[in-house]
Amino acid sequence: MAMTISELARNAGVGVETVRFYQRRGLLFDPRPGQLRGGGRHHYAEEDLKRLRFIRSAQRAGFTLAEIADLLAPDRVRSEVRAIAAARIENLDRQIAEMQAARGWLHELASECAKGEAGPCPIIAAFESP
Amino acid sequence: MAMTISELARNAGVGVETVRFYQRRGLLFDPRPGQLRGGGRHHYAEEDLKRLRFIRSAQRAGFTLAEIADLLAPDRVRSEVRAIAAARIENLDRQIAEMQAARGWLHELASECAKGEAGPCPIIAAFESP
DNA sequence: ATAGCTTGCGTACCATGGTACGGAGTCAAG
DNA sequence: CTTGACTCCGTACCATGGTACGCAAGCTAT
Repeated sequence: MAMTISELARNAGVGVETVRFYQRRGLLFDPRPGQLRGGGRHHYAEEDLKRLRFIRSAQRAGFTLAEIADLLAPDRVRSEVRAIAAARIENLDRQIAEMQAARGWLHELASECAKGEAGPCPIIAAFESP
Repeated sequence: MAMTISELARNAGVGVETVRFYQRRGLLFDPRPGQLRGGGRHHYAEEDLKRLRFIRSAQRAGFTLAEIADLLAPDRVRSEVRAIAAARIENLDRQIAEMQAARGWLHELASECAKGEAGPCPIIAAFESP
């Protein structure tokens, strides 16, 4: 249950320095105050691990660390959380669409390149100095 | 046909400083040498605009500037270009899948939050200090 | 008790992709 | 010929998300 910082980091799949970085940014609690300070161990509980995992998931969903800090603010109310999530989903959908468009462009580039074999790709050669 | 740097930038939808940044990084030609140097104008031709637009497209496809510089190297051969494109497409597909998973996670968070109305979101409140 | 690992803390450094600024030259219009 | 816009060039700065380093205190095993 109780973990050292390095166990916490390992369990969440991040580096110790990253945990400390998050603490500085106000995303994670500071080491349990008053217990085993200094060179002590076992400062962290299950809550901290859950929170850390939540942060990583939120990051994957495209939230910046500042946005995550805001999301985790103690006075966040349900309606706000839902609104934030909805906005991010919209954003995510836009990004996904953009990536699919980019994928199409790349695919096009590759097939144009594939018409013929030797020499430089004509698409790219088109930019060479005239 | 002939453009000044600011016209080139405007036509590509970027800032002048960005064009100059790309020149430093070797992505764009330096101003046509020997023609109208110094305070001169009209250094840039259609090729430069095409190249600049290519760079922006490649960026949207997730290439870093370093990768784009490499892609635009004068000795790039078709098979290499195709391999690079294929690798990027794979990567893009992975990223798209990850974003879709993240979207699902977010959606889940929102619906869990929606079960009930008042007070803080239980998902997020779960991380509060015990 | 002493070596050696870990902890907290502070500060510095890194990559990426720009953005901003100051200086000096130059051009075109009034 | 002066003014203003625009150029080139170098250097500095910004945000984001870490990563690294050095220090002193403290725990743990020998």
